[in-house]
Formats: sequence, structure tokens, C-alpha cells
Amino acid sequence: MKPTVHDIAREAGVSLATVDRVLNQRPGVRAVTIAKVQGAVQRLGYVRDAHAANLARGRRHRFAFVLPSGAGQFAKTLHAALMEAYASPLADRIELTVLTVSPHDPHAVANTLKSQDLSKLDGVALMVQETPQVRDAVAALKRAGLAVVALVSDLPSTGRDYFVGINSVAAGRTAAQLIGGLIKEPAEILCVTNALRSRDSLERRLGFDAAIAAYAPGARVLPTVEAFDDPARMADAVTRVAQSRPALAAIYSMGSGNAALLAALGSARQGGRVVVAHELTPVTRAGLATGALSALIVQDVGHLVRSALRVLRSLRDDVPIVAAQERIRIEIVMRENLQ
Amino acid sequence: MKPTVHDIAREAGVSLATVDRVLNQRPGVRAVTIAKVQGAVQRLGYVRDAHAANLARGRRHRFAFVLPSGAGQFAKTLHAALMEAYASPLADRIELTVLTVSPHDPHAVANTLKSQDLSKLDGVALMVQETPQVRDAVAALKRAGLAVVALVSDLPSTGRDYFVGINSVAAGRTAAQLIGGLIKEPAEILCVTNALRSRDSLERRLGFDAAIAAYAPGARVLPTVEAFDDPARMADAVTRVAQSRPALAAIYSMGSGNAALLAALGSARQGGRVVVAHELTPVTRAGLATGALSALIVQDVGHLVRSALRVLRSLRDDVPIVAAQERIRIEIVMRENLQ
DNA sequence: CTTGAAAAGAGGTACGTTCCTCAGATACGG
DNA sequence: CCGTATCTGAGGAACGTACCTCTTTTCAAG
Repeated sequence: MKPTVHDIAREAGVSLATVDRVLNQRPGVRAVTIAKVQGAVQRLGYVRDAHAANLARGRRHRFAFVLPSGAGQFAKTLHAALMEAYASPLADRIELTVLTVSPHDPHAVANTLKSQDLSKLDGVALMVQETPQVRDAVAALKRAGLAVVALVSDLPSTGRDYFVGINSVAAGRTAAQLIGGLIKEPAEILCVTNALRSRDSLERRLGFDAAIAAYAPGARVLPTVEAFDDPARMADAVTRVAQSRPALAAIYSMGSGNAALLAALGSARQGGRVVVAHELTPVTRAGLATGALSALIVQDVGHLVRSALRVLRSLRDDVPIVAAQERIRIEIVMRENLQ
Repeated sequence: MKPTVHDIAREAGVSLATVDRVLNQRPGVRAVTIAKVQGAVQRLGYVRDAHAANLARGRRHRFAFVLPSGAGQFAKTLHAALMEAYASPLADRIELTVLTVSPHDPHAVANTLKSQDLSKLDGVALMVQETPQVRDAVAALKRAGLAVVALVSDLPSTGRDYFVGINSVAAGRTAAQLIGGLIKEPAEILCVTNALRSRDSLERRLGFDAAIAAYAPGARVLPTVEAFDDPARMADAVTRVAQSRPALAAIYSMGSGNAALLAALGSARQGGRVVVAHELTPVTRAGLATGALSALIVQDVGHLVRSALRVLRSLRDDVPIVAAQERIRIEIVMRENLQ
């Protein structure tokens, strides 16, 4: 039988109230008594029953997710996964608010959070780029005592409690290994992205550059095509390079903009050309199915949102986080292991 | 506020006891009354609080995991993951028994389960090959009212409640795509395994054969090397083929026996040869790190055991299973996305 | 010593559900 | 119309924890 607070009280020779005070770190207990209680906890191997605790507390976790609004397919896919997770038993005792903010307005995150009553919130998961404004906003959240989780893009110097997502540098290295393995002979490689300034693209590129020489010796990486969220520009640039470069062996799409890329490739694609992109969305899924894309580097959106929810809850319940469970894997998805 | 049984009772115009009887499908309620209660449940969107329910029930889930004993690295890795999951908050209210059975004795599973007092058990997860004896054993478990989950290898015609693991045919197809993509020119491909008779090896081979022609046109698949769990035999056969066949472009290790394979390759390996195996274990991890292995097809053991625990619990709590969360992905692991 | 605050004890209610008992109501065949 | 079987109601205890109030003890400063 698992020990309860009553067992602890008996074992420590104190009352239930004192055990409760120690367990919940409330004041009014002498140091020696605290030690006695903690000793009993150790000896009996007591672990608080989080379910009973929440029940008693009548606690409902109120979490907010801040997601980028607008075009990106990935954000939409993630949003859908979030709503699915929210409908599942995994989310019981959770009240969810989803806030979408423009990824282009640096003040949007701060303003949106400012418009929220923080006392009506227990935790926030943020999928945003790190900016000074975001740093301030996170600091405000922490001051209000909220749990803060960075989602997809880390916010390392903000004091967030946890990061749920993949290591972008490692993702870039993985792309390099994949492309190096898949191309039949060393030739030219083109990197494309919508915005090179974003932290994720930057880090992926870093990892890619660091690893490509080892995995594709002799290959040449062409100057990056940056489309600045303009589909026409992306299509245009890709078409030009693909047609003018017979030696082009691979394309690495580091960020968003896959719809335009695939549209352009559709008319210019030749057999044997390796194309690697990120994230599984309706667009990239179709690309895999038709063979326009060779492989994808993916973080499972379902895993991301469930992980974020679990981590937020664990932080609030003061329960240890199962790191292994919350580690998001860098997945390689090809047509045959797409399910 | 989430509706409670009290709200349902009020809404349906019945007493709390009746709501409880309907909710738990106990006898003694007229059909019309059942309908009234279910209508109220629908209207208010009531979902039972599984935590409070378990608390009230004082229920502790007693689950048993049946794992293969003996050599296999994979089983050991899975066992370790199970113990880790068991120590985590994920497993609270769960009492775990691990039973190891010889994978070679067809009666072992049945005998081991027969030695257990089934009334002291709520659910069983089985990682075993399907045999007539196993079918009977599972039938006995179901008769005793237990939840039964097939782990890693499915037991499709036994009446198990759920299967946690990957589709082996799809895994074989993935191996084919991977090898087809990674080899530089069509040549010879060698398949090796310890035991071709096992369902998993069989199905992987099926998928591999069905897909290899499409992904490696012109390649030739050599007769399979079967080592019958004899490391010397494996090493011997592999060394012979590798040395006598200069055109050997790839090796696909379909099952266990990777330690012997890698030992043999260590002395015979040449650059550029593609080697794909299954499962992430200390042995294959080292193989990836040294470059002896090109890629692995992996099912995450942590995910497997956590999934099995969650599914068993959901089955017992009569709570819907989040299929997306429990779907085990066919992961492709290379050196750079090995974390 | 006395005083008084800090520390500890005692006992209670509540959370949402399960499950029990006992009593009262309804239905139905004879 | 009665007896009996089936349904339903009312109420309460329990699960393990949180948190509240009220009392009692401890202990050091005055």
C-alpha cells in the first residue's frame, strides 16, 4: 500500500496539519520538525497523489497558448493538434485559451499578453521568436507566478521554465547527413527559406553548414535563396536555379515556403533530384506522396502540444517532469514511414 | 465550470444514485431512465473525472508485462524503459509485475500466466510471438476480465484489446526506400536475420520485397542469411558474403543479431556500403556512431512502454484511447538525429 | 516568572466520484 | 387488489489531499 499523509504524520510523530505545512512549504514549522517530516517522507517513500491533491484543491489549470497567426501551414497544423489534444482526456482539468499573434509585429506578443488578466492564468506556452519585447513579456509572466514554456523555438535567455521542441542545429545537421546520403554524386546544393533572420532558420543553416562537408565531400552549396514570404519570389528564384544548373543535385528548404517551392518544382523537377524540407503539413505530405520531396525532417505536432500541456501541468503541480517523455525527436519521414 | 454527477442528476430529474448506476452500467435502471440520464450527459457535455473516480474506487491498477527473457538487446532496452516509466508519476496507482519468459519455449507464456493469480491482476501487456498456446492464454486472460495489450508484435487473432507497436510490413517498406535512396548505384543487397520464422521478420521481409524494386530498380537481393541465434554462424556467413561479393552495396538486418553482424563487418567493412538495421540498443547505437551502420529503423522503447501503460489504464478506466498519441512511429535514426 | 509570538496539534469541511444500505415507488402477473 | 420483483431515491462513508479555524504547547525575551 502506498503511504499517505497520515502514515507520514504517524511516522514523524507530528500532526497531519504539520505534515501538510511541510509538504506545501507553508510557514510555521521549526527546522527540526521539517527535517523529521522529510525523513519520514524519505523512509516511507511517500509521493503525493497528484490526483487527490488537485481534487482537493479544486484546481483547474488555465493555460494559454500563443501561436503565430497568418499563413504558415505548420502553425495551422499545430493549432489543429492542440485542439485535438484539448478534446482528449489528457486535458482534463485544463482550460485552454489560444492567442494568435502576428509573427511580424514585434510588439504583438507583449500587447496580447498585456490584454490578458494574468491572475486568471496558470501557465503560458509560447511559439514566438525571441525579441527584447518577448523577453520583457516573459519576465512579466514569471513575476505573476505563471509557468512558461517555450514551444518550437526556444527562448533561452528569458527565464522560461522549459523548452518543448527540437534542437535546430541538430536538425540542420540531420538535413546535411540525409542529403549527403541521398545524392548519388557530389554536386550543387541549394538552400531556400522564407526568412533567414529567424532563429530557427539560422540555427538549421548553422548545423547544415557544419556537417555538409563531412557527409557530402565535394559538394558545393549555392548562395541561399531568401523569399521574404513572397511565394512569387520563391517560385521565381527556384525555377531559375533549377533550370540553369544541370548539376543541381539537392534542394534544402530550411523553413516555410514549401508550397511555393513545390509549385515551382512541379514544372521544373527532374528525376533523381533530392529535395529535403521541414515539417509535416498537408503541403509537404502531398509532396512526399508525389515524390517531389525526398524526405522531411519533422517534429511531431501532436507530441509537441501534448508535451507542452503535460509540462505546464507538471510545473504547476510541482511534479517532476519525465524528460525522456518530453524530448521531441528529430524525425525523418519519407514516403514509406509516413502514416 | 465542468458539470458533475450532481448537475446530471438535477438535469435528468433523477437521483445521484441512478446517475451513478447508468454511468457505470449497473443493473436496476429502466430503459427510459437510462435515456434521460444519457440525454443530460449529452446536453451538459459531462465527462467523468477519471482522477476522482479512481480515488473513490481506491483503485490501484495491477498490470503485468510479459517480456522475452534471454539474449536480445532490444528486450533489455525495453525492460529498462519500462522500469523508468514505472518510476515516473505517469505510473501512479499502478502496480507492475514483469514476467520474463523464454521466447523459444512455446508453452512458457501459458505456464507463466497460469502460475499467476489472475484475480490479482487488471491487465497484461504481452511481447510474445503468436502461437496456439498464446492464443489460448490470451483467451483465458480475457475470460478473467483483464485488459490485454499486444506489445511490439501484434496478436491479431487472439482478441487482444489493443496493439502497441509498429506495422512491420511498413517498416520493411521503409527499409527498402531507405536502402534504395542511400546506395549510390544498383547492385546486390543482402538480408540477414536470426530467425526468419518470427512474424516480425517475416512481415518486414514482405514489405521489403514489395518495395525494393520500386526504390532500387536494377538491384539484386541475395538469398537471406539466417543465423538461428548463433553469433558465430551470423559472423561467418556475413564475412563470407561481404568478402566474396565486391558488388554488395547494402545489408539489411531484419531482426536481432546485430552484435554478431557488426563484429563481422568491423573486419570486412568498406566505405560506401549501406547497412540498415532495426531498433536502437547499445550495440546499434555504437554502430551508428562508428559509421558501421548507415541508418536504423526504430520504434521508441520509451514510447512503447508508456503507451502500453496508458492504454492498459484507459481500458480499465473505460476512458477513450487517444489513438494519435498511442500510434508508434516508424522512426528513421541516423547519426545526426540520434540524441 | 510572565508574556507573547511562533510552532504544533486537533478537528473539521471540501473536492467528485464510487459504492453501500435502506426505504419507497412502480410495474406486472395472478 | 395483492404480492413480489424491479426500479429509484435519499443519504452517507470513503478515497487522499488541501486548507480552514481554533486550541494548546514551546520557548525565548522582558
